[in-house]
Amino acid sequence: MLQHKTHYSIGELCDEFGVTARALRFYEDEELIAPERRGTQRLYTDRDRARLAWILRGKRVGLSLAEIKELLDLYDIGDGRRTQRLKTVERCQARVDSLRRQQIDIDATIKELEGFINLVKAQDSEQSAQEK
Amino acid sequence: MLQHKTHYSIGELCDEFGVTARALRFYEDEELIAPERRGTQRLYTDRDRARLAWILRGKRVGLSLAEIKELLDLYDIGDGRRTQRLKTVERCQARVDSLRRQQIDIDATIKELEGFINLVKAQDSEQSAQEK
DNA sequence: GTTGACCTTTACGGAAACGTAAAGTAAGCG
DNA sequence: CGCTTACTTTACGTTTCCGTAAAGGTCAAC
Repeated sequence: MLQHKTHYSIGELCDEFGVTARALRFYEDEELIAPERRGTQRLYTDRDRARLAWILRGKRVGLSLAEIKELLDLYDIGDGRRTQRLKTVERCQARVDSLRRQQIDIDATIKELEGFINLVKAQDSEQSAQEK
Repeated sequence: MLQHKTHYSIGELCDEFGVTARALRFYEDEELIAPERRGTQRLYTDRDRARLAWILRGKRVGLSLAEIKELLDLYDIGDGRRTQRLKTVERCQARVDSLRRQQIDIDATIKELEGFINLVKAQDSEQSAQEK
């Protein structure tokens, strides 16, 4: 059975995700990941790896590290008591709503850019017609 | 005929768009807008107003002011010569592609968050069933 | 004529997200 | 043993996007 590694060094994760070690250590400082240690070296587990993937995607969609941390923390408190869980759902829902609004803005921006692209292209074929 | 204003003070624009005067002056410093002057006061035209709207939406979708400036500048060089226009199209297209990738990331993030929300909700109704 | 609202410039301050240099440790290899 | 490579910590530097005084100009209203 092909079993993938269960532990990664900082360098391995850097290569895999295309980030610097500095960034990983920074995320650790900010408590977004908490790798184990073998002596002084960091040992990242699959869980850390998954969290890192989450972090990076969060960044790509424009979340701040603080926001990402909040969501990751929420993920970890699936247990907690009732009021706690309701708050969790609330916060997540708010984020979803915000992302939805962002989708709309991005849609509009794409459309505007494409409209402009077509305009410039049209102007271009106009001129190449003149140039005959 | 109802004709809307053709000039706005800095305060009016601030109120309308919910930004500070500091921000508008900063955008001007960075050459994203260039309002006229009546003496020392800034007079924003409809064009400035439209550019500001563009800037703010750009920000909401995660573009830096530098990126926004580049796109706004491209808008202004619809003329230029052929190679110039081709470059314009290229740069715009790259932005569109990047925004498309961002859409995908946002989609995934939303789905993940909603999955988690449902999970927590399920866990919640489970417990309220137990509590009977 | 002075008060108040709104505007101006200049300039220092500050959070976010790392970059980057400095200096040291730990392990494997010939 | 010395060398290399990968790792460590500490700490100051950098960029972006403004916030926040400080100090003053302008113009209408009372």
